[in-house]
Amino acid sequence: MLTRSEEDHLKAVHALLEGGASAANKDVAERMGTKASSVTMMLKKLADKGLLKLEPYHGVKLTAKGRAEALKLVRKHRLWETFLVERLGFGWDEVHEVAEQLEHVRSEKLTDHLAEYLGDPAFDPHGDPIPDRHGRITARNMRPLPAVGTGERVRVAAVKDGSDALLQLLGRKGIGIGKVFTVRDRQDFDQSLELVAADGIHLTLSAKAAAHLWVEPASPRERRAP
Amino acid sequence: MLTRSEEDHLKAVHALLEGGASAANKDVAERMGTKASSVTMMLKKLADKGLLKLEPYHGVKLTAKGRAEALKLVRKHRLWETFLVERLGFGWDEVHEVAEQLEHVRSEKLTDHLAEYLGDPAFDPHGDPIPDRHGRITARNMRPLPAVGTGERVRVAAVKDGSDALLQLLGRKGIGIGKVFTVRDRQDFDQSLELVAADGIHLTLSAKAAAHLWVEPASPRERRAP
DNA sequence: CTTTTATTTTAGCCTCATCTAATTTTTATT
DNA sequence: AATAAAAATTAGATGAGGCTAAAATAAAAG
Ligand SMILES: [Mn+2]
Ligand SMILES: [Mn+2]
Ligand SMILES: [Mn+2]
Ligand SMILES: [Mn+2]
Repeated sequence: MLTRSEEDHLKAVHALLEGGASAANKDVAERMGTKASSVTMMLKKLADKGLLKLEPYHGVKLTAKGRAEALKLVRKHRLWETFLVERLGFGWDEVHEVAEQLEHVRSEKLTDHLAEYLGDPAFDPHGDPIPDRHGRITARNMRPLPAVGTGERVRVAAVKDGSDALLQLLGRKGIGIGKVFTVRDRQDFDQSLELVAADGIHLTLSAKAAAHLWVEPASPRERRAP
Repeated sequence: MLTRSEEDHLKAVHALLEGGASAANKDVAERMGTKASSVTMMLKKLADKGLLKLEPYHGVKLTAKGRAEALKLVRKHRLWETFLVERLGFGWDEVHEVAEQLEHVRSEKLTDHLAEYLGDPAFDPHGDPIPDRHGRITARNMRPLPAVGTGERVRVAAVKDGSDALLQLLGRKGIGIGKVFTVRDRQDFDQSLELVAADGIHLTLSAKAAAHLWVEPASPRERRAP
């Protein structure tokens, strides 16, 4: 049985590896808000428990068991976020911290009943995929917004690594999951983007904010929410 | 800020004192599943934090602060139990352990939104009162079933200290909160009770089981659920 | 009013999860 | 390739929260 701290470390490693990066000790420490030496200790424990392979000084790789365990945590975290937003009326910028606690509640029955209660959602309020009971994830065809060419029509599919501040900013601009718009222009000076929403409203987004917006192709005039 | 263990100890003390008993060290230890020496240490910590007054060798008394804190925990525990039964379809004998974990999630907003979502219930699935945001509890006129005279018509208001096994037994006999019946007879030999339900069905209840059933007067033919 | 038993407290030990400081190893820069 | 900088590991400390065993105290029995 994993402790809460072990669970959070495993999740941090998973999130880093999933994001393409190599889960360097210092990155895990930064995510966890602890020191590198503490991370070394925890990673050893996780390796002992067969959840990851540890090559001292050269980083970690998740085992199949570790990946499965991490996906269970991700599932719980995102189900709770969905519950908080869709049932309790939380804003999408208010749920992370609470879900960070709720995800550690141990009860298979609770997780499965919660999923069913919510209609087995495939995406959380930030557009992140919710693994099913077996760890399977719905595949999508997404790119970060800065990779989109001018003139293209896209739909917001997810906000990746969105801080609460970013989520609030997007909220104030009326940008949410499922929002459809066309990339009108890109400023040479600062790479900021000019967007035109489906309702004709124009808005500007900094390159920094745009980097967190992942979008999927929207065939002209189509509409669908994940 | 209280740790999880401190919270559980405080709750144990509160439950014992509320039940009329004096929260003896060994009783707390038994509730917590730990040893008396561990309890001594935790009670010292709680006393240091101003939650209770500790008279060495002579037991504890809750301070106003301690009582308020305990009631917040009770509120959370019972709200979660209600959620699990009413929304997720758990049985009333399956919720305690999970609520024992959920009660420690720290978020005022979560607690209040959950209460509102559930319709600010005054009683949990076992008939125990749910304190409101200010710790106030709905008063009731209850007696344990063994104190009821033959011929009296009563409504089940709560199951006190019900183990999962007892709750299952009651469930199988069709006894739940709000159930109305008449005490038909009491056996001299073992104090077991003969009951007649509103629908005319007869059933027998051991003195041991009956001791956990708390009932309120039911005027003939009335019906109401807490 | 003693003596025995039950309860509580104290003392000393352990594991977990963190820290700081020192050391080792890897990576980057001259 | 040598040196400097960055990152990771090890070593040793701390505090929380538990344990067992011993000592102190209170309660019950005689
Ligand atoms: Mn967490
Ligand atoms: Mn999310
Ligand atoms: Mn608890
Ligand atoms: Mn209850």
